Amino acid sequence: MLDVKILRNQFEEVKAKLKYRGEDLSDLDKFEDLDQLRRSLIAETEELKAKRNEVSKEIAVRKKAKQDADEMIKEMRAVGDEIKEKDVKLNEVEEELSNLLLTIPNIPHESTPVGETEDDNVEVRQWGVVKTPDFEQKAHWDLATELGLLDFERAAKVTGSRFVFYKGLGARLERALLNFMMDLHADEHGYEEMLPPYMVNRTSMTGTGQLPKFEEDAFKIEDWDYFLVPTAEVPVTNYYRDDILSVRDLPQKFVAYSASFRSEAGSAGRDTRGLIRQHQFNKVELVHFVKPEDSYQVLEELTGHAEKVLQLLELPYRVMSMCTADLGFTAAKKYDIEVWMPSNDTYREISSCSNFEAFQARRAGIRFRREEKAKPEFVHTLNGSGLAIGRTVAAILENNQNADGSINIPTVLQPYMGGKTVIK
RNA sequence: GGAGGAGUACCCAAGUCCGGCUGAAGGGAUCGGUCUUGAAAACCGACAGGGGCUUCACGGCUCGCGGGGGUUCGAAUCCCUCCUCCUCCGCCA
Repeated sequence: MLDVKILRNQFEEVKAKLKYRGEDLSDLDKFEDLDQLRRSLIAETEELKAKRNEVSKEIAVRKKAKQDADEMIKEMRAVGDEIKEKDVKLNEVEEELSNLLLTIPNIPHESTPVGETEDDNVEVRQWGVVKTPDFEQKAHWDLATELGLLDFERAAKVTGSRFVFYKGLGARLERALLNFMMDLHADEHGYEEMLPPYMVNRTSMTGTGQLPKFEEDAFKIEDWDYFLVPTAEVPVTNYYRDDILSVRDLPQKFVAYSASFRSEAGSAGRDTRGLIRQHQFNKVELVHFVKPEDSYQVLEELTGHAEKVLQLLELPYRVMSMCTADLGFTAAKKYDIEVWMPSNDTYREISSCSNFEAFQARRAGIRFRREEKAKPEFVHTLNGSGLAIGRTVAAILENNQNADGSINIPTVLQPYMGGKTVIK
């Protein structure tokens, strides 16, 4: 959510900045009228309420003195009716205004490249060397099926499409990656470990920006106003919803792993094979709560922490700065880390690291005080995948495959794989 | 699932039966001070925070006693509803 005061005072500038996102902003023009109407209704009702409070006190005094107050009561009855009428109107206006505000995307940071399509994303850096073996590269789903690591067919029977069973060393590899990543971030990068609920309520989904605009992307629990988490970002960020933190609590950073559930509405026919686009996948997520002045430096650190995982796994990747058209609803700036995928002959997103500035904090009411008695300010929130585990499995299978179809296990994972060096 | 009980400010807690100087007693914690070489103790003092509207500002107004609604001139107090927590029973990993 944007700061209403900024929207009010710099309406045209904000509008200009949002235009680069390529979204339909026709509703935005309603803001100024609604805002004005809201304020005048507030002024009117509050004036009436002040009068009512005053006269009611007077009535109390008179009653105590056994004096007549019938005239006053009659008058206040009319005032009360008027208040009720205006309050109803005010509530309607406020709801309309808040619905509007909840659907306005974040303002891109000045360092976010301006662009119209994903082709305008800017490569920031590359790491590692893409191997060019002299045998034919297989896709990870073929490799995994041949080695008995993944079973897509039976998952389709048991649940449906876009689900998978991990088996044997495949399941072990997923678990090894999970532990490796958690250990790295907790022990080396100083994150506090967290294991969150896999379901969250509507308020939480709204707090981090998944709702109200993107409800069709989420799995909703029937008969409950609960949603399966699309990412651990939602429960972990909402951990501090409606809290006021002390400045001593900042910065604060959590690493959480969770299964993530996505309906993948609108992506029918894309990445239908393999681990790239599942309805359920595991992900290690990094979440930061920081002071506003620190958030852009922290975005770089956070991205570095995610990159470190790929470096230790020796997987080639590149870091892309997302342009205004590819930013997502909530981010002011976003880096995608893309890992090399031989089956696609290109890089594929494996992590997304974003600075939301105060956008989520304002929706979720996450604030802090600089001093004991200071007025609360909104924190800045950031998060990044560190990493999506299913896609990491896919990347390892494809990048580490040998001519005979066996897979080399990255050195750092071997202790987590019972000392094995190869899957065959 | 069944039967009870409870949600008041940072924490504990009075007030709720019988609506009106209760914008909320009291205690603890915290902060400031006196005393002390320093600290503790004791004593004195401060302590509703937050959202919103308004003001150049000082300030003013308004809403806040779990959330929402209702009754009333007036609600922490009465009514409805939802949420959360606790105890017992049942069921269950």
